[in-house]
Order: sequence, then structure tokens, then C-alpha cells
Amino acid sequence: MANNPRVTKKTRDLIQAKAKELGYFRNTLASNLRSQKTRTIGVIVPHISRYFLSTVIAGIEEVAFENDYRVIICQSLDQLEREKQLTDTLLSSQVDGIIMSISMETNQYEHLEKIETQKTPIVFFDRKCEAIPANNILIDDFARAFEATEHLILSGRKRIVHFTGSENVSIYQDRLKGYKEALHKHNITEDPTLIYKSSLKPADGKILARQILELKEIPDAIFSANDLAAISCMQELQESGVKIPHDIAIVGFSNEPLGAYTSPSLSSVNQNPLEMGKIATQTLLHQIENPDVVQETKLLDSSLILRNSSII
Amino acid sequence: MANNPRVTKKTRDLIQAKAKELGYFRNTLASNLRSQKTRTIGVIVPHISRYFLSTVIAGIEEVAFENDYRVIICQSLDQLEREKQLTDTLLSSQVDGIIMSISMETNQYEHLEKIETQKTPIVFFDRKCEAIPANNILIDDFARAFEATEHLILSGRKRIVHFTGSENVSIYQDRLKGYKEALHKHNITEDPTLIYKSSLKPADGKILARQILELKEIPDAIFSANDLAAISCMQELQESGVKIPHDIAIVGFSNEPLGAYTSPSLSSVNQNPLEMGKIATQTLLHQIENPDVVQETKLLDSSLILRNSSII
DNA sequence: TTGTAGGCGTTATCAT
DNA sequence: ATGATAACGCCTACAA
Repeated sequence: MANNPRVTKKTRDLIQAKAKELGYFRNTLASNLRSQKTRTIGVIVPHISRYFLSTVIAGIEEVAFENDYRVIICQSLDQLEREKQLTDTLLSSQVDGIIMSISMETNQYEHLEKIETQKTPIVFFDRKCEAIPANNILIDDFARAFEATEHLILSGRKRIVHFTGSENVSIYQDRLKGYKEALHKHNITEDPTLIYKSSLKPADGKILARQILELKEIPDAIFSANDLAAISCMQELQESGVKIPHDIAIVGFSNEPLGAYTSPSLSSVNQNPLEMGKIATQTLLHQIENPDVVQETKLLDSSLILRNSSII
Repeated sequence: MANNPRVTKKTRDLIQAKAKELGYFRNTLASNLRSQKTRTIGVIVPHISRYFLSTVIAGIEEVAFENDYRVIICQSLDQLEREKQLTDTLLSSQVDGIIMSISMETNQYEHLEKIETQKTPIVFFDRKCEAIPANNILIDDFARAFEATEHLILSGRKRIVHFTGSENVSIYQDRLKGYKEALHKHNITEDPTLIYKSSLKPADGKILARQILELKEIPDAIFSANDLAAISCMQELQESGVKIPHDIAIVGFSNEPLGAYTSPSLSSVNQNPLEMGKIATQTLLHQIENPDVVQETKLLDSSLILRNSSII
């Protein structure tokens, strides 16, 4: 039933017509079993509903579609246990490759080693993973965090709070380092009581806002490692009468579209998600076809976007 | 290799251990081919990045996961052509069932009839589809549109614009009917020049705003069939000096989280997306296990949420 | 140009 | 309690 060119075009057309008439569908299962290829890419992401991730997925789908690959999307919900299960599921579904952004909880790596053992090509994006040899598609989180913090300092801010996430995750480490480096460069003493770790969900932003309001000396700026926490924190502060950016300037990270609509609008970092999805997929497809390519880390463009939450 | 109880527990454990050691994975492809079941649900939605849809998907995943089903998510991007291709893909992947919200462009139904021919169970949600016999999980779009429009009328508005979408799609038809019915009940003459049809994307909202500003008699309210168009329209109007809600009151539809953050915040309709995803999946799984159930339409709860864009 | 056999990995069934 | 075999549907390779 394959569209084999050795058969006369006429015969083929005839068969195609008859097949359609009978409602025939090639059984992809059998076909894949036979060919040992599925032309399917598995994607594991923490959430699909975040702007950043759904846009990465859009980029993945675009390139996959162009190359006649299918995409299976799975959500780990930032839980290690689900990530393990999904890995097993994808491997046993014989996906040709995996694109993944590891969960916040991921601090053990047997499930990733399975992927390596199976020789299934894998590409990580956004959150760097060095547990197994693989390509990593990232932005320069350190540089952007440095830039964001320096921007606050150059606006005259001195007591700058930083919201960080799980230490398992490279991006939060790097953003924290960038923050510290900027303080250091401008001779501002690092104050550990100004660094707040959380899971950076909207609820966390509210809690952090209340903690900040209880500080003896109110800070004059916040650099948050994501937008959702920044926005909910901003709202909570405003409800307590804090003027943004006059009293406290705020910069987030990820450039959620939401941030353009808040009042004030939120300064943030554009991570180029569409591009990230495309490059990740191109890299993976290349690796599927050339199993012996060396792994490397690719840094994509990114940029600080200034809006009203940090400009007076 | 199945975990067969007829084999001694001891032997099974031994095999399990050895399998793990060797990094063995059951080949789901072969297993599914053999059993003629995939325990996989295919989902086709217009977009995954809209709050409404990604939340429906979260509901789908939750119930699927509980019942040990996998979920394949596909985006039609509201394009008929992609929807057709994805239907073929899912059918030939032998999914056990399909959950779908048809695309805006869908005005022919051969691809859906294929699903029927294959006897693959299917459930539609949000956008009603009567082209083939199937369960439809919906909210009462007519009633909520009526309520939204009446709310505007009772606030003293008389020239009420309506933004509608493709006439292929039941929800836009029903919302339009609800709008008209409310006008009718309150003896307001229906004015066809106040009904604007578009694809309701953010860009459309801006265009519509400019068209409204050029009307001889500026309207005093807008009821939009979705939030994205409402929000971008509101912004464009504000940039032209229109005061919301004083000059023009606005109500959207879908309750995008964005709407809670705009200024003013946007009145909208909560469609209960999580519940919708759960019920759709329960219905589908029930249908997979009981192939001869009758199809029906289920109406879920929904509610008008009043915010500052329509309250003075 | 067309026909046919074998095997992909699993599992149900039959035989030992 | 275990071992052997056939079949799921497709596709490659070889034969006719």
C-alpha cells in the first residue's frame, strides 16, 4: 500500500481511489513497528499554558510539521514523578526523539539515563541539563539577569529584592548569579535576606509581597526570576498602597503577554520562545538523522524589555 | 513479558529485575498492534495557548491520567486543512477516541465522517458539531450572551455593538442570537451595522476599534464574543481618548486571566473549562467502553463575571 | 511488472 | 507451571 513508484501511476491511482472508497487507513502502528521509526517527537514540558512554553511548542510544531514529524505533548506539571512516567511512556512509544524542559523537582536522573541507554536523541531547552550528554538550547540567563539588575541600579535603586526558584534548575541559578554579579560590580553589598526562594507561582508572589512589607527597611526594587510571581506581587503591594515604580520598581522574566497589560506594564526579558522551539527541533531532527553529532550548548538571542514598572 | 499472574511471583520479580538491569522497555507499538488498543486519546483544538483551551486540556489530562490513558494534543490553528490532516494522523495512529473542538473554517465534514466510519468514539466540546452523531459538551452560550447583553442594557446602554466570529461555529451563532434576543426583549431595534464579524484575534480588535470610532453615532457598549478582541479593542479605544466604561462599556467572553489585569478589568463569561475537559473525557471513556451509548448534548454551568469595564 | 514470504515485538492460545 | 506458536498489519526483499 506504500505509494511505491515502481507500480504504474494508473494502478496506484486506482488503488488510492478504492482505498478511499473503502475508508482504508494505513495502520501507523504496524507500519512503525515494521520500520522501527515513528516520525514522532515527544515533548515534555512543565506546563503548556504558560506563554513561554506554549510558544516554544508552537515553534516545535512548525518545524516538525514542515519535516513531516508528529508531536506528542506531555506536561510534567513540574513534578519529578510525572516526568519519570512520561519518559517511560515516550520511550515505550518508540518516539524518534525527545525535547524536554526538566521539572523544578528534578534532582535525580535515572530516567534521563534510560533515554541515553536507549540511544533516543534528546534536546533540552530553557533549563540546562548536564546529567546526560545532549544538546541544550538556552538563552544567556546570566547576562539578562545582570542587565536587568544593573538597569535597576542605574535607575538609582539600592535595596533590590530577588525572587528565585528551585536550585535544581539552571536558569534560576544563573539568574541569581547575574543578580549578584550586578550588585557586586556596583559595590552594593549582597544581602541574603533580600533573596526569596519559592516556586514562583502567582500565590507565591502574594506571600512574598507580604513578607517584603514586613521588612524593617522596605526595598526599592524587585527583580523576579519570572513574571507570574512579579505580577501577583505587584498587585498585592499596590493593594497595600505601595506605588509602582515610585516606591518599588519591578522587573520580571519571560515576557508574558499579561505583562504588557498590567498597570503599570511590567518590564521583563524576552526569551525568544518561538525561535527556541524551532532551533530545538532542528537540532533534534539533525541528531535523529546523524546519531553521532557532538552535543553542544546553543545560546539564542534574548533581550530586556523596559516598561513602566521600572521606569519613572 | 506481561505481568502475568500465572507465573510465580518469584520468577516475575527476577525477570523484572533483570529487565530493569538491561534497560528493557515494553514496545508499546507491538503491544498495541497486538491488542488493537492504544489507551490513547487524541485531542484536536484550535490553539493550545488560549487560557480556555489549555485549561480544558488540563481537565482532559487529569481524567485521562487517572484512568491510565495517554493524551496526544494537536493544534488545528483554526484551519480546516490542518484539521483534516490531524484527523487522518490520529485515526491511523489508532487512537481509542478523539476529543475535538472544530476549527473556525470547518464547513465540510468528510474528515469527520471518516471518524464515524472507523467507529472511533468522538466527543466535541465548546463548539457544537452536528455533522456526525456524537456527544457535545457545551455551555449555554445563548443564555450567557443574553445575560451579558441584558446587563449592558440594564446599565442604561442602548447602542450596543456585537463582535461575532465565523458563522461555521455554533458558539458565535448562539452568542449572536442571545445578543439579539436581549435587544428584542428590551425593545431595542436591531442595527445590522453594529454587528461586526471577524476572526476575533487581537489584531481584529484594533481594526474594529477604528471602525467604531468612524461611526457617525458612537455606540455606548460592546459585547464581544471573545476576550482577546475585546481587550485589544479596549486598548485601541483608550488610546483614542475613549473612557471605558464611561463612554463605552465592554463585556467579553471566555474569562481569560488577562481580563482581570487590564485597566479597567474586563467583564466576561466564565466557561468552566476545567470541568468541561473532565466531563468530555469521562464521556469519551464511557463511550469507548460502551460503544452503543446514545449521543447527547451536555450543558455545563457558566456564569457572567462583572468587572470594571462594564460597571460605573 | 506483479506476487509472496518473512519478520518487526507482543501476547493469546494451545501444547507440553 | 512453562514452552512454543501464531497472528496483529505493514513493508522489504526476493522470486516469478
